[in-house]
Amino acid sequence: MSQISLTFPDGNIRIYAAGVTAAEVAMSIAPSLAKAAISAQLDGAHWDLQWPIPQSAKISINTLKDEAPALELIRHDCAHIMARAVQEIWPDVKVTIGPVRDYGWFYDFDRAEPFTPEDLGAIEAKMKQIINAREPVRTEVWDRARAIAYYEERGEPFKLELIARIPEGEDLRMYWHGGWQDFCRGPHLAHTGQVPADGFKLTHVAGAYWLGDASRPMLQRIYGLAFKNREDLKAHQLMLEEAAKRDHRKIGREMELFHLQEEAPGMVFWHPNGWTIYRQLEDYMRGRQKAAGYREIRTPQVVDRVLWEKSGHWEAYRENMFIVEVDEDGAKEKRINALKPMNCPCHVQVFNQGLKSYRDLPLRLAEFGSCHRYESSGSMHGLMRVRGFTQDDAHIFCTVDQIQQECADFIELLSSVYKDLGFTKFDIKLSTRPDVRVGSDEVWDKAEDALQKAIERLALPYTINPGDGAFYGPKLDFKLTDAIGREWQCGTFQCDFNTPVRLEAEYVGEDGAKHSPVMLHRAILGSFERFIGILLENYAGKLPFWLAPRQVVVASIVSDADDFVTEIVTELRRAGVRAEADTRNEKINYKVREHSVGKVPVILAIGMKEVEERSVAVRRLGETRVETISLASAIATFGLEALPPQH
RNA sequence: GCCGCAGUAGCUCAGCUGGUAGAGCAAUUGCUUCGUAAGCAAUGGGUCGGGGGUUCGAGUCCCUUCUGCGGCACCA
Repeated sequence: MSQISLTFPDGNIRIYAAGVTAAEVAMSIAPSLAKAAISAQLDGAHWDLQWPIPQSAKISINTLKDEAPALELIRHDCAHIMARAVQEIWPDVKVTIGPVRDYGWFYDFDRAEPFTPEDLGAIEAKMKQIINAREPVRTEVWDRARAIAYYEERGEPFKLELIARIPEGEDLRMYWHGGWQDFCRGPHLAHTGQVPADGFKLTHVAGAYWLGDASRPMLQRIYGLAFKNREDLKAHQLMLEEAAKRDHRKIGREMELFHLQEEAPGMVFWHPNGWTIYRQLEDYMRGRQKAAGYREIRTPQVVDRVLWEKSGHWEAYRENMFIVEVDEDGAKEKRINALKPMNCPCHVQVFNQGLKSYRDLPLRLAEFGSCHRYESSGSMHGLMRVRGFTQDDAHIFCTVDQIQQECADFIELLSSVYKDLGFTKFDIKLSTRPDVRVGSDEVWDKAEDALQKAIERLALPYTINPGDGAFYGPKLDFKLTDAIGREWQCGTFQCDFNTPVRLEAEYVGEDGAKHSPVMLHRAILGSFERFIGILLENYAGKLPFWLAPRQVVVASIVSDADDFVTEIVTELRRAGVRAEADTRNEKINYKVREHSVGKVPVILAIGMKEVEERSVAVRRLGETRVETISLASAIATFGLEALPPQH
């Protein structure tokens, strides 16, 4: 029998017989290590304790103290234990797959009856039994025929389909504990007792298509959370509660920003406070884009189908469009229009008016374009996914040679805007040519190269998504990270070689001949609706002063101060501050609480002392400290703070 | 669109096995003028998402529809 040498993390080298298992290796070092072991790292690969080690390698033994492998195994074993628990309770339920995901796992089942919350409790109890039994997890390699026979006998069609998808000749690894088994590539824990019985929690049930395919059966997916111990689980559950408190739908109600109602699903009714935020954001963007050389336009929302047929939307995007039929005077047939789902075709119409020269390029046309898309009912979500929205859209008409500069300028604008809005971290994704595409390879080469060079010149990190570009050109997507680490794709920069040709956009080149320009679709915020949702969640409603709908509330402590309160509000408004008076017959405690809950950044409390001194007591949101300053300096301070970021 | 769950006063929610709706907050009114996160009291307010059915009788059961929520699919 041949020998192998295993190198340990401390540099030690030991000799073993080939085929030794990691469990045996651990035992050879110390029985206590063998007992604590959960898996091994073999040349960096996650290795099951029971798998034979074929050749010399670097090895380290993992225990539950090794965070990453421990969590992966705990979650993966939870999936198996849950599947077993379910089948022990309901033997007719068919099992499918159960992968690890962030913070936990899920497992998809096929069962006629829906799982109820009470069922989840029963499953959890059964899982705890299995865990407490500390049953050893065993594994062996089966050949395909044996595995197929096994699952045919058990009547598990989904498992059989999974087996059929595994390439011929590959062995199947079976895992089992107790009388229950599943085929799985592993690795797994050594025994079920290594899963912390109080470190997991089943959270919810949801439908999910088999293999993610909407034409396949809908299965029931049970989600669970799993951590090393109860404390970590509790901490995570607390974090989820905190995240729920930031839900923009909840904040929107509390701050009286907007509402949605069933007569207009997916369309926002903006209230005064919410519309103030919207307008601030729009005015800010207008200023930034104007300074960056964009020219603002406005195009129709209802457009005849003829244009959509020309642009290709009628064929490719019709099911997502709101159609408007009109009885025209004297016409035999109804005229069919569509609410625009995108602005690009209309922007080309503006470009097409009058003869354009190469001297006009790059031409940057911007529109806060109101669009409507018929989003499927299940996909709508607060402000984040709506049917009526406004994009901070612009189209840059330019030559292929101008792409790089335009791209670099755009990224600089975008990163500056994100920074102003409180987002300092964002990722860039470059999507390159798909198999099915329009345009010559030469043009694609140039465009992809231009995008890549633009990012690299700015020394920004990025990842490439090969083949993920649109059929009409390569693109960049920008994903920002919010205060609690969630990522949102907002910005985009897309090259389009197709639309200008389809819609006959042309310019006269230096050579006197007509050429098609390249069209660059770009957005920074994406949609105002969604971006405001992101802002609200990022700031948990505590917007920076310049965006806050109500910036200052001036609250009287006694009614004899009311006149001075009115005077202060008037002066603040004159200085451009969104100020309101609160002279209600309530205690200052009550007013402070209400406006704090309402996320007003500054409360000015006015009592007789302030009246006499002509001063104000300033209390900022989130602080309990109160600072008394003169009225004049308050006007100056808040007038300045109310301005949007200056450039 | 699909699976599941939900839809009761402005908001949050209670209402068991069917017998004509309840709380807290908010609102209104009165009292209180009280220094930085909810002062006291009284009063008004819903026919239980819409439609249909079962029943002597339905918020409570059934069907249907809409909307919302959690996912999945979708997001050229």
